[in-house]
Amino acid sequence: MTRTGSRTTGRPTLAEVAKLSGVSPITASRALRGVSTVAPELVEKVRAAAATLGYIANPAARALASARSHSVVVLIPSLSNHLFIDTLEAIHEVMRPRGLEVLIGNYHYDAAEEENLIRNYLAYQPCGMLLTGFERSEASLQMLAASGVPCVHMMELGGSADALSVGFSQFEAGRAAARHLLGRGRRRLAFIAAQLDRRVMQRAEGFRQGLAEAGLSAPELELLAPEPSSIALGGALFSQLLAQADDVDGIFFCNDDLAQGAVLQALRQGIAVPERVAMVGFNDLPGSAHMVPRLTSIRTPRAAVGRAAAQALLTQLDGKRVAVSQQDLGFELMVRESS
Amino acid sequence: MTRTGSRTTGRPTLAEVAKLSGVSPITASRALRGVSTVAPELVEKVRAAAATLGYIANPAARALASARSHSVVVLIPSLSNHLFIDTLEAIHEVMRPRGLEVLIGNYHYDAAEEENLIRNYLAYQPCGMLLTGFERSEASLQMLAASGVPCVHMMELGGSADALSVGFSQFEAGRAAARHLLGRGRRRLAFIAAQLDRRVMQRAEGFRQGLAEAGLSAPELELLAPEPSSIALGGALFSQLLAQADDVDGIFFCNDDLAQGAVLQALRQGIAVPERVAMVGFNDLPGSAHMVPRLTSIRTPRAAVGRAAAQALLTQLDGKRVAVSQQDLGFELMVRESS
DNA sequence: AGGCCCTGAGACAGCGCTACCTTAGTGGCC
DNA sequence: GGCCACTAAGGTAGCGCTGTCTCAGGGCCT
Repeated sequence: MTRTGSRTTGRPTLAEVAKLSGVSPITASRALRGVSTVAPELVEKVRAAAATLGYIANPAARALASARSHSVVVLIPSLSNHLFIDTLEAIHEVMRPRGLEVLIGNYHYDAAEEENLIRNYLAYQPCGMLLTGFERSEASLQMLAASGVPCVHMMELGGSADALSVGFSQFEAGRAAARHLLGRGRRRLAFIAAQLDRRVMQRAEGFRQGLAEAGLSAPELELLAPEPSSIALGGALFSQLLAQADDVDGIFFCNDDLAQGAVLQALRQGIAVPERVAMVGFNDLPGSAHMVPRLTSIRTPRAAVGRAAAQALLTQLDGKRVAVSQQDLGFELMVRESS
Repeated sequence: MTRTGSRTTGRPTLAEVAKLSGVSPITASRALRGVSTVAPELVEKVRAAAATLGYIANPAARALASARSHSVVVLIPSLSNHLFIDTLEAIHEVMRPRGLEVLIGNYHYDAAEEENLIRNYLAYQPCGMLLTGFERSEASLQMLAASGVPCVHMMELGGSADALSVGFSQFEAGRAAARHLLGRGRRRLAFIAAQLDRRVMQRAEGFRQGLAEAGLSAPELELLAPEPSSIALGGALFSQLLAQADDVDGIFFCNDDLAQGAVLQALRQGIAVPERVAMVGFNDLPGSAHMVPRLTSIRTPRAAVGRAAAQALLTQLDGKRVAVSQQDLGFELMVRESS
């Protein structure tokens, strides 16, 4: 009765399902997996027996026998940025109905930690991996290549010719921010950023390009902080910027939490937004549309990225070819009161 | 060379480690698992061999052979509430060094979904489970009991005598909010809540109790919205409350996103906070301390809860007794400008 | 000095499932 | 009408690891 001392799990096994439905274990296995070579009436019988017994396949046995688990690994650099939460949710929504377990690895923007996660998760023999961007350690790249596990890269486009990616142009987003502020007649444009990952720097590059196209350049108005971005940091960097260059009339923030912090700090210091200084954020996080003034921001398709990346992976798992190797989902400038 | 068609994983196995270190596979297994009956010099040899080969144990084979995986399941009702992110991070920090994989299940405040997650995750034979609160379907409770998997409940205290829990008194937190507002001379106190889970209702109960102790009662000032809480909803509920009872002079919000939305809405409507109406939030989420005015909030020990719950589970897995079955980590009222 | 317990190492088998091969049965084609 | 391709089912074996039992050897007690 008790499971103590027993090596078995106490749960119904495939053999019991097979016996109850009067077929061999292999046929039962095939029937439940939807392998095509089983007669429909047998499939029905097996399904009924499984339901009766409350049978759920043992994932460990399955993974051991097939040298492949029914899991997908998702590696993201942060959980505290709401951005990735939306992406994760979307991935789950696609994977769950297919019976795929989603293993989440948060590497805290640390390449060495990502490398460890990859090493450990490869031991689980996932059937696929969803990665954030293309920037990772040489060892990570080698392990991934050697494993042969199909990968899809999220948030950034590019990579080698055969790499799949789903995202949008970070560069163009930065450029769009610059053009928007220029279009509002602003000329002294600053860039405030934190958590300087590759994507942030791509946005910076696009922003500079936007300035350059208007014959402008203001490297002295770039505040690049390596620490994680936060509302508190946004306020601090904003104050610092104004202290060192009080003629600034427009700011692009690499993430909305920084922008939110700046808007609140401006409110507190009595600095008129957008009259004295216009602000544009990035990601359009939940609070931004409710700030005072409401924050102009670049809305990124983070849920769509998760969904499309998951689907691209499934397509590959089904043995089909993914139509577009670099899927650009674009972005949208949400113009609000702050600019 | 290619792994196609091969049933093996291509990765080094325990047998290879054993051969290289000149011991039997079983001894190698024991050495790597830290089972005590292996001579120290053999352990060292086996470790060295494993490192040389880059051996990582196959979790599937391990789980199959031992009828127990090295994973811990965490079930949380939401990922969008920053609250649970902090808890998850803390759990990871405790579990990872022990080589335990953390499987995250988000049931979106839906008992049926939680039931499905439990059913599916039990198939993984986790060595433990961390659950949020005590409220779940009868079937969920039965499955958990039948599985014999050790559980620790987070965020709420109580449950049956032998149940382990780590959290704080939601009731007392609500009561503390009421007493604080009363102490500020407020008398027309409202309660605004969303996502009406059991813990929210416990806070409501505590808040009412606080009012009752001052001889007050104002059921007409309770706005209970079943939908998920958000900044947008907080603003809307605040406006609605003022429209239907403009003599309100203090509000307790069941979550900080509601309170943040209300502060911003008040700012927009030109309603003086705290002069005309004082506000107290809950959870002390990242933005709250930076709102204008800075938001008074009840800081909940969410990271500490995750850490302590994980440790309690580990203690149980080690076969030791957990000292305190109901671990109360308290809460802290952060008094700021909004009250 | 002999037997006993305890410790450290190995042999054996099996966890539950699926890949691979084989076999039985069917229809089409020359 | 016989041969062959093809389909649907089953038999066999093994994925990589660990629980359990067994066995050898050494120290201790009587």
